[in-house]
Amino acid sequence: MNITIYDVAREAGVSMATVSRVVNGNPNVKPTTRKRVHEAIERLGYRPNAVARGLASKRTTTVGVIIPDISSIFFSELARGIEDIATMYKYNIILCNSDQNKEKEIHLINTLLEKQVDGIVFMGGEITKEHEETFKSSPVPIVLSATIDANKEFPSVNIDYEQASYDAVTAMINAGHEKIAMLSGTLADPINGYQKFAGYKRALLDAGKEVNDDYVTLGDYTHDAGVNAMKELIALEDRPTAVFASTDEMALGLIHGAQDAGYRVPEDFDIIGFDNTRLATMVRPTLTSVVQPMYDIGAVSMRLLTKFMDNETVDEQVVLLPHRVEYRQSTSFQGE
Amino acid sequence: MNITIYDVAREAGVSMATVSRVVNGNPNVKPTTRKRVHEAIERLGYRPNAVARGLASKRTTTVGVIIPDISSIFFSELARGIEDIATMYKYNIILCNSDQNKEKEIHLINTLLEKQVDGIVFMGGEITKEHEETFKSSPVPIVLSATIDANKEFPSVNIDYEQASYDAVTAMINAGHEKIAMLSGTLADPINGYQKFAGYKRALLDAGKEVNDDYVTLGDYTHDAGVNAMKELIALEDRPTAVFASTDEMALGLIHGAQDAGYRVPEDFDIIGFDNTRLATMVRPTLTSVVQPMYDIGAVSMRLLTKFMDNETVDEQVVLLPHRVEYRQSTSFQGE
DNA sequence: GTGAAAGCGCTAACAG
DNA sequence: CTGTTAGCGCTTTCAC
Repeated sequence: MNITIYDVAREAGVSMATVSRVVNGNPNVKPTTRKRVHEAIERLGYRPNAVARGLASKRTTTVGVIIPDISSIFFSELARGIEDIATMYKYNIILCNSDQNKEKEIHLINTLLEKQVDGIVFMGGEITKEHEETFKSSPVPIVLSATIDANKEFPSVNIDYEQASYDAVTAMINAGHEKIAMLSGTLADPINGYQKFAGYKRALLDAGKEVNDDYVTLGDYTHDAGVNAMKELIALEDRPTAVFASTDEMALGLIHGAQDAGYRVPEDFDIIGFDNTRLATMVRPTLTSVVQPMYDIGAVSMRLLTKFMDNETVDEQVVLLPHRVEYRQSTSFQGE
Repeated sequence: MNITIYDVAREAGVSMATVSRVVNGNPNVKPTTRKRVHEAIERLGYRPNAVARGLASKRTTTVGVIIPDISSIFFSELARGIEDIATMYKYNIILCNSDQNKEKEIHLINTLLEKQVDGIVFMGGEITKEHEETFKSSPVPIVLSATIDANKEFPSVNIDYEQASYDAVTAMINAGHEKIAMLSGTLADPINGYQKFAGYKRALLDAGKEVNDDYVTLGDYTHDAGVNAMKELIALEDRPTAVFASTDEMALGLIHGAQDAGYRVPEDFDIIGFDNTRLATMVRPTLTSVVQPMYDIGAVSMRLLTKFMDNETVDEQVVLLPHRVEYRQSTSFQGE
């Protein structure tokens, strides 16, 4: 049997209410009794039971985090941002991998709700109608992180992916490139596919160019996908001179695919990646990349969630963080 | 107010005990009543409260995971292994970053214990006396993952780091290298420092060579540490011809440091890394690395923990998983 | 096969 | 400033 608040009360010669007050830092306790209670706690080695507390207070100081894959270099950085801010606000995190599987995602939300989390940070891919219904039926706040629903009904934290892609591709155009390819994720992915591709397209159209289907390849975000995409691009009679990838890992693949075939970056191909993960400086040539502040997105998401949980007023629940292009050696040009 | 088990009982015309039995899959319920209860649950949209359940049953089906840094490519892979097996056994995970800070680690264990986790997976660096005391005072089982205490008193899952280093360095020796350097973590780190260095040393001594202090450099596991270490090594009058790094990221740094100075790998330097993270194939030349099955270490750790939590008998509580060297392009030799 | 009732350990009014 | 008293929602004997 464990030591309970009742044991401490008896040991200190006070009521359990007083012990509870002391433990919770309630100021309405005479310093002498506070001291007596603290001593009793010390003597008995009392450790408050958070589960009982959660049941009585209806707050668990625990939040749920649904993440596609914690082993991804991208998401793990986000998770770190979330966790740091959670710790700062005294919350713990229940972490769940979803593999972006819809059924799993919805199931996980329900599990987290059963565990009475005080809020949820959701990272995922496509937000379907079913997701939206689940979100709406949640008794606790949910914040989307590096994820956004089509109608922007739910709180979310992102950068403007479309604009960021537009900026990167426009920089390529300004540097004189006529034949710009893109290695994108599937268009069903609202961010890494749809939005980033949309920015690529708009940049080309704004510059009076048209989208050449041969120059648009799809990948699954792995290094190998980049290597293979570059092979295909090189095989084209009319090769592109610049390639924009929707993730850094694929961009590294592009660089290595080019090098493996005897080409050089940036002399033969200018390459720009996306996310500015730590990988960008761990390759030669170092990778020019669109900076997405992953840690910050996680941190801001969590901060936003705390506001909802504490019923603070939030002025803007759809937040867009700034982005920019970090120029390194994989592009022969270094700015607009 | 939420729907409780009591509401369901009333709706179904049974007692709460019966509802509880149905929810928990207890077979002692007549199929017809079971059906009636299920319908009531459906109709009311009842969602069991895991906190109340935890308080009453003294099991939370939640385990704590203490990890140095979830954004590390190495630990995030481990975490994924842990989470997958946890999910398989219906546990959820509370994830906490410790930054390998002793006070934080001990504080986190206590927090997790307050939250009444059913067990803990601990990843960290040095296991001090204070750690050991905390572990011993825990009412729930604790498994060390990719971490080990000096006396092997506690359950743990690892590979034999010393032997693995020995194997890698011996392969270099067998390939004819006379001057082999090592980029190690601080020796206070029992694994990435102490054990790996010990293997390096033993390999040299066994081959009748002595350890040249100039050839032993320390790094903080970052890519930059590798780049800098290589600079120093190159500056030596009597340059080494092979370098063994205790982590892949540092090994990439070594490669790039050499390339940045106009040298070539493996022509000028044979390089071997450690961990065989995904980075190993994301560099040119691709990196020869000691394979440490990170995902498996996580998975096995969690599986071991479930055994303790379920009071299964475990035959060997200090498990060592197999290791090997994966040869790639950063070494001019391809095996023993 | 089912129900009644006693907690699990704590918080939160409400008194005083 | 401190104590009393209900619960929080569920599991778990123990009867029947």
